Amino acid sequence: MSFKKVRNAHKTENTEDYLELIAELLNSKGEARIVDIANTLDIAQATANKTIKRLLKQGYINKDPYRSIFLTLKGQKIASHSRKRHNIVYDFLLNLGVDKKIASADAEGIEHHVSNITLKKMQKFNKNKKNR
Amino acid sequence: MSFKKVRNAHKTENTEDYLELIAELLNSKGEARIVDIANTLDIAQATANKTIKRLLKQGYINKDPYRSIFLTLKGQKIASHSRKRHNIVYDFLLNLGVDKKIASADAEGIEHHVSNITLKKMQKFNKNKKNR
DNA sequence: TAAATTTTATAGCTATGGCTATATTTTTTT
DNA sequence: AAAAAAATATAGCCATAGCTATAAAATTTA
Repeated sequence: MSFKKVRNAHKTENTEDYLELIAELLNSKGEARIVDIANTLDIAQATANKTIKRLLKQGYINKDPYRSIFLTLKGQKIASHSRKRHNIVYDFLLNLGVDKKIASADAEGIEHHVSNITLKKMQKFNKNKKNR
Repeated sequence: MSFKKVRNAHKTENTEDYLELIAELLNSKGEARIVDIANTLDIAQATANKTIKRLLKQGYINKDPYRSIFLTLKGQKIASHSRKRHNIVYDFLLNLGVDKKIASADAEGIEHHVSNITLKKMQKFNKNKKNR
């Protein structure tokens, strides 16, 4: 049933957003801190803290108390996977004619709900646009 | 912030799915029952029951104990609005080349995360395809 | 009509993700 | 080094959406 898939996507959605963001922060700033996460996601630090605890428990990240966050291999895999999906969707929306700001916002929501098949079609569309 | 929008979309997502489904059931079967909802969404009846209670409290539906479900005006508006969005996304995916089954499943997840602007672009794309 | 079946409702549990308020630790500034 | 500021952690609250098990009402069948 398709509704079940959507619900499943939801469960992993927050995880993916966090891991993607952590990877980005590690990349740009050299370290990922809870404050940055809370600020970027526009949530209270206590909320970020709680989710980070969950991610730790579930083996996506490594972290010592009061210290910054690292991705485990498991976490890295998901982060890079998510990132790729995100970029495809984002480019696709741009190619559709949506402006950057909206494309960015919409991609955020859509990326978690696109099947691999649809993603492939999006890639194809992106390629076609390029070769014109 | 865009993440906030996505979170907001999530909150209304389940509501929209329920109302859309109730409208569909009313349309096809003449009445909407909790069993049907539970079966369609592939969840336990107790879960459907609980959500129905919430929808009642929030004024989206009318219902007497042990009786079937009706949409209030407020509920009808959301149902038809959701339905329209769903159809646009579904058609769009078909036009992209995705097959029906996948399109249906993906539309389910995507419809709640597409801005009006992107939706317009999808409609435009659908129209272009038609006129070829 | 009485019994069996189906449908609804309720209780009580879990996990998630929000929040505020309040420690506690770390870092920065004076 | 002491004080101030910033970051992190914890406690305790709320709402949502899942579940199973059980009770109660409605409907169907015998």
